[in-house]
Amino acid sequence: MIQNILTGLNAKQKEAVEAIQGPVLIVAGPGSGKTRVITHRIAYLIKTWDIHPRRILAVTFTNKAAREMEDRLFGKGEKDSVTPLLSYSMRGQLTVGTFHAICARFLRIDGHHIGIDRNYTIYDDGDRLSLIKRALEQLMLDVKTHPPRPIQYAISEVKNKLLTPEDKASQSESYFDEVRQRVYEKYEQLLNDNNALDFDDLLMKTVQLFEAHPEVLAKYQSRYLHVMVDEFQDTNLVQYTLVKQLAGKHRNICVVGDPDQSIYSWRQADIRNILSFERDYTNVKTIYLEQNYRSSQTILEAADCIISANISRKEKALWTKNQQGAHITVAELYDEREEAQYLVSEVEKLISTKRYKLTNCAIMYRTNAQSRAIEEAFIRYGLPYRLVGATKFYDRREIRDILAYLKLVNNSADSIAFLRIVNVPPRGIGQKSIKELARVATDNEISLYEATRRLVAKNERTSLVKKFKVFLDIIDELMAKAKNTDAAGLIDLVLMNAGYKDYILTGEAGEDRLDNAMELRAVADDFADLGPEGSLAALLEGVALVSDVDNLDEKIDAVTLITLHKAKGLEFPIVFIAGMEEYLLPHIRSFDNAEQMEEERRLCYVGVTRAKERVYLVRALRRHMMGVSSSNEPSRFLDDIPEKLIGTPQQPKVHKGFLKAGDKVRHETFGDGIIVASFPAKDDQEITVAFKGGVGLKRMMASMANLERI
DNA sequence: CGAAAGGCTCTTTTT
DNA sequence: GAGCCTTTCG
Repeated sequence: MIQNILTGLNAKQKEAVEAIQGPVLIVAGPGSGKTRVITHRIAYLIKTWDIHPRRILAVTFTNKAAREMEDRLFGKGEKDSVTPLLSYSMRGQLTVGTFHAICARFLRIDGHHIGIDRNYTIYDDGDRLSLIKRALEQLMLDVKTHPPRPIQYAISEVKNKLLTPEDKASQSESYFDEVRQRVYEKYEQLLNDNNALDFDDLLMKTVQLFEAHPEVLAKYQSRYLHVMVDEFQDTNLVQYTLVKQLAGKHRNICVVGDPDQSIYSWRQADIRNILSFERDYTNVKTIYLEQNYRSSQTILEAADCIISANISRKEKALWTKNQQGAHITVAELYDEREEAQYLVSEVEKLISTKRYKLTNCAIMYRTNAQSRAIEEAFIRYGLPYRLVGATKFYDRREIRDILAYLKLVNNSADSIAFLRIVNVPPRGIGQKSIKELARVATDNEISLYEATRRLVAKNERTSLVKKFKVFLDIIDELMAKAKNTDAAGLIDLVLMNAGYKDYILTGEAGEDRLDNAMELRAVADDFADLGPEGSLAALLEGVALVSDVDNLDEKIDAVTLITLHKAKGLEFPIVFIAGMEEYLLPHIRSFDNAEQMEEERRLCYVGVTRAKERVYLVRALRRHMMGVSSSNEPSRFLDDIPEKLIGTPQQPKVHKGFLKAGDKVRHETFGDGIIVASFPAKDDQEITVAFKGGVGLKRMMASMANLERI
């Protein structure tokens, strides 16, 4: 059974779905059914206008969003909970994905036109930092005087703004700019030597490919009759250019976005792209989706009060038919520990009403560092949580090691991969040996792998050569077997033949790490039907381009802990925003810049508008940041919410769970005392208090004791 | 050569 | 307070 495509849409949504010709700009407020419009629009093109799915390109912000879109359109093939819009047989024909994933695919196919090998490696953040460090080393520059991180930002900025290195060079002023320039050039050379592209290259090189080879661009232009881009407010210049190129022929381009939710300017995203859009394309049809289906009246009103304080913004009138709903809760706690305990106990309260499940609750915060205190509280109380993206799966050592083996097999020029595993497991190859090998490589202008081959081929019986031969044999065997072994099979070989399994098992938490390795193997196995070469390429590419939210597993009943940035695009019945303080939200780094301050406000707006039913804005008076404790004023954003929308929570004299050793308290009969110990106990706290005046030690439950803090 | 210990700088947000 | 790098010792 297939749904009718236009039923159940409101007038504006219908208009957006039916506007299939020419440039269309959909300004979609939070909760306005944006995803629905996009999927229905695609279904409408395919079903009503008989457009072949192969001729549609849809760009999403995360892989997860891409997957969900496909699920909604074509179903999952199993027993679907929602009726798909189209038949399952069409699945896989549409081009959907993030800019990065789509460009990676283009370059795999057509990169050779601009000298990109089809087996190129994608370097992630860590890899590019290593490469910058190596560039500094080779230029004999000190890492301390030239920290790699800012250099990387600068390079990234250049690439995302489509400046050539020369552009940047011409405007360089200081000594540091000049150094940066030299590092940039060296870095590019190293990338090239390693047959590798960084994240930004994926986009920039695609634009360059299209510029240099109009015939390649023409191929894609003709194919993609319809182009759609989600989260358009967060596109940067490369992305904007790419879209312009691809839609250049048919000009059926539909972009969806909300300027008020633009929160990635630090990644060179530019809200002005929305304005440029109306300028660059003639006869743009602009449609505003203003009816909100997600949040209560109260939440929407509060959100509007927050965002309205931004000066540079287009007025928008969001409205909803939803109920007034509960008041916004604003809570103030002593420090981040108490804040965390408060969050846990509020979640427990909500759960105990049986109206909500843990999955319905999300705790959002500005910085990743804030998650620790919250996690600790959840662990103490034994409440399940899911932390989006702290220790990323693919960042784990064992995963990176195994992937390095696979990367080297796939691309022998990848020296970052080579160096990572040449001595893992230990083969007695240390600094000195590697220095020697590196000399051979630079002298002959060959990769480290090639250098190893030459060294071993000389057949000298030195211990150095013997050690390298052991490693070379392992890699060569993997390379040989890779011709008829798929990615999962290669992982088995790394574990067994390369001795990696024994190696991790002897180390700390060996079993867990082996479990992780097997999880990676399971991921690889998903690509099995692509055959030996295909599965390896697909695994490496997939792994390089996943985001944290992609792996958000909703099946387990647990509270979600997530940064405000990552929360974009998600929704929850209950939203807690922790750390509603000056210097944190808004973040201290935005204080000297009015534009950045407005972005902080939008970030807050994004957080509040994730909520359907209840919002808690929580702050702490004191907070440990980078070791030291400091006190923070309440966030200015709290001042923008009118009193009438805020419900004052009935604060018990001392909230249960708030007491810690060292706190001075007063008891009705025992008098004054000091807490010497406290233990969490289910939803309460068992405390031991030393009272004055000969009363002595008393042990009591915090909720029953009726203590007053003094 | 490798493991362990101490010292250093950072944390805004991420495809 | 943690990760990363360097130094030190076996």
